[in-house]
Amino acid sequence: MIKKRSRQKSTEKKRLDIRDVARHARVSIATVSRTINKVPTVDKELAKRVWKAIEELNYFPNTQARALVSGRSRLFGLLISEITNPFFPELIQGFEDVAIEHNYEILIGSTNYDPQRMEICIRRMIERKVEGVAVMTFGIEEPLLDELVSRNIPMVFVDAAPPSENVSTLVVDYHHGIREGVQHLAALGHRKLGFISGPMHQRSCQLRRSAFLSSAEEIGVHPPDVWMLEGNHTLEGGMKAMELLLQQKELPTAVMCSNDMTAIGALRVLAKAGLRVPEDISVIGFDDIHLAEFVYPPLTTVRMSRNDLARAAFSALRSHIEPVHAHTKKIWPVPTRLTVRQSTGYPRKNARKGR
Amino acid sequence: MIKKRSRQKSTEKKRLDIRDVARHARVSIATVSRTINKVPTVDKELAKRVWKAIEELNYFPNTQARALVSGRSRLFGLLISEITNPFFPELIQGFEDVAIEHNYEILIGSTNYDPQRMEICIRRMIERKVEGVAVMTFGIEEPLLDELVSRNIPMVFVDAAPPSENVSTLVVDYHHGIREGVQHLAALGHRKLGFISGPMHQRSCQLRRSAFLSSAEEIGVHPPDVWMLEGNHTLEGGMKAMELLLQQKELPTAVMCSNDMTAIGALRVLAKAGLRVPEDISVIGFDDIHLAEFVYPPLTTVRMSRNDLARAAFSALRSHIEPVHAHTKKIWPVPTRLTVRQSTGYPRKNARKGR
DNA sequence: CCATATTACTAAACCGATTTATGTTTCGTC
DNA sequence: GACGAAACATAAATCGGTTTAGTAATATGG
Repeated sequence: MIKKRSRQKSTEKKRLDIRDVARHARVSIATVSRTINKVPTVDKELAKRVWKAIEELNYFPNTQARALVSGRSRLFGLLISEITNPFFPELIQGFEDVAIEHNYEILIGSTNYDPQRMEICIRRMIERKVEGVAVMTFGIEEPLLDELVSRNIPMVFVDAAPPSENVSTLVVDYHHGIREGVQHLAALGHRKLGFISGPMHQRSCQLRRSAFLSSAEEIGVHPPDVWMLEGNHTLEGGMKAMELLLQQKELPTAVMCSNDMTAIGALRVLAKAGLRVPEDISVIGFDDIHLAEFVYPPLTTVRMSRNDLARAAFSALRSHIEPVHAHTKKIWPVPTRLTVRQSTGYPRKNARKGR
Repeated sequence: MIKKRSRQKSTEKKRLDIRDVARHARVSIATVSRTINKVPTVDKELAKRVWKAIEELNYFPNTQARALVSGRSRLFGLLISEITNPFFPELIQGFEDVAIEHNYEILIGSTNYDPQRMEICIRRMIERKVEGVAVMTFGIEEPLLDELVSRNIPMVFVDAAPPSENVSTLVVDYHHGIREGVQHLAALGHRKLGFISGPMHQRSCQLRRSAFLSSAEEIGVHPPDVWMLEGNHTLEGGMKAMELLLQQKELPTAVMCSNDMTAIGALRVLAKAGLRVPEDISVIGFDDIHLAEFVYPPLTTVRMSRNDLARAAFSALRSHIEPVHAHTKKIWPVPTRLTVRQSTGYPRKNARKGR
């Protein structure tokens, strides 16, 4: 004669339960569960009754209970380096869109380039039992990610990934877009090209730089070292690099930048220095962030769609978990394409003030 | 003679368990649990042994199991209107920082001003059993949020909130900062002031606008209606509004904007029109987003710290859940303060070209 | 008409923790 | 040496679901 379920101290109202629904629909909880999960063997009439009960009670299933028993959290981790960099919110947006489509939830971790913070983010994700992690930091940070690898948690990286069973790589086709940019400049008549790279310890930046160099070579141009600058993919970095470039005796007639923030910083410095874009110097960016369209002059840039990137990352992760849907590719290509706006134009005949 | 626990099909490796830790430390699972949760009655030596076992096995407790039994998900929802608006990432950053400090996780929902999307976000949050939701959309959207209210889920709003037991409000002191801005302009000699507001259906925008008007009145200035424009808090909106303003016969000598993106849009249009800032016209923004420092000229703006906002929101939510720590205030003040940069200066004597 | 297959349920085990009730061991104390 | 307290073990209930095994009802077939 023992009361089985005697929780609720009578004062506190119990939260809505699956068995409340079952009771209300006069079926077993198993039937409710099957109905919710669309198991086909449930009688249509009954199912209708169950759905009606769910509706009437305004019942939402408890995800944690579900996750616990099914072993599937329907959670993905998204590691980014800096949420205040406009590139990443656009990426997050894309990721969120796909996630919603597939009933997933996202845990965002912003590392701020801090290894310690990165470690905290990874720990959070493991504790929440994410089913996969998209590492969009454009770096590998191997030792920190070991915890994930050793737990066999699927991962996606951009450009470069540690070799492991369930790790995929998004391979951005830098060469295509950057080549388009260089050809565009060449077509306008530019032969004197400069480049402001990102932080060279990142593989992605090396790739962009060498894509630029090989494309230049293709048109018979060999940019001197003094026109090959290193930025850090921030506005400030772009400004510093351009200031440095302006100290040169001779200037290039066009400058390509490793990302848009760099290009925008460069534009800023050029404006301040009284140089007109594109009349005095042409500028090309990379990424095509939203802002690129609204700077002055609107930036010609190589588009790498954040949406493409996000969707590819998501698909890659999902393919490790539900291999049914997609052949588990380890390499996911991401295209790039030139977007011509108004920061590029014909070069001036005489390169520079004075000489 | 029934085998109790016989999961694991021998092939698949079992995930690390609390009882693995218990076994390894030669204690009961209850002790492991108590150790992890820092219950004081655990012997120091034993606790050390348990921690060592946890360390050695590299054990991370399963959050969903914990959440399920404890009834606490340690999850907060963060509803924002548009993640690609630079204001929000900075807010998220602040929120993430506090969340990490307190062992909370964030579920971000970007509504994109779409009621349907908003509904989806709310549903996601309820299903994940968030303990509270910060609604930072600067709007109330009452009917959609009913689902949360009726479940007694704590919420925070900015500026205006539906009346309910566990709903708090962040009250931004628009008046202080905006008054500082107006006084700053007055001190420079400006008497002809314009204002570009945000979307007027938002309470926050009404508040900013009326703060401007009352501050203007305070210095004896009454801006005519044609200088009171409505934007929509985006770059595009700022551009449109400024274009409209430029069609006026007479121009104000200074324009205040309801947020920085609007101001930046306005700057863009002014530059294109050949008007110099601040020589021909002064511009003040609101928010002090990171970008404000890097536009040309660097924007004088009223700072509303995203960090303050985020921390206040977090504290407000937490105070509903753990009323021990803080007296449950329903009103949380958020200060504002003028940041003077270079987009403001002395007015010109003769207001305009031609006449 | 009875055996077997199929269908649509229900009952119960289980996920991995917390927490409580009960039992045991080890001390310190008188 | 007996007693009570403290600290731990053991076992079981619980959270809210999923899933498997079992069962009752109906259909099919010989």
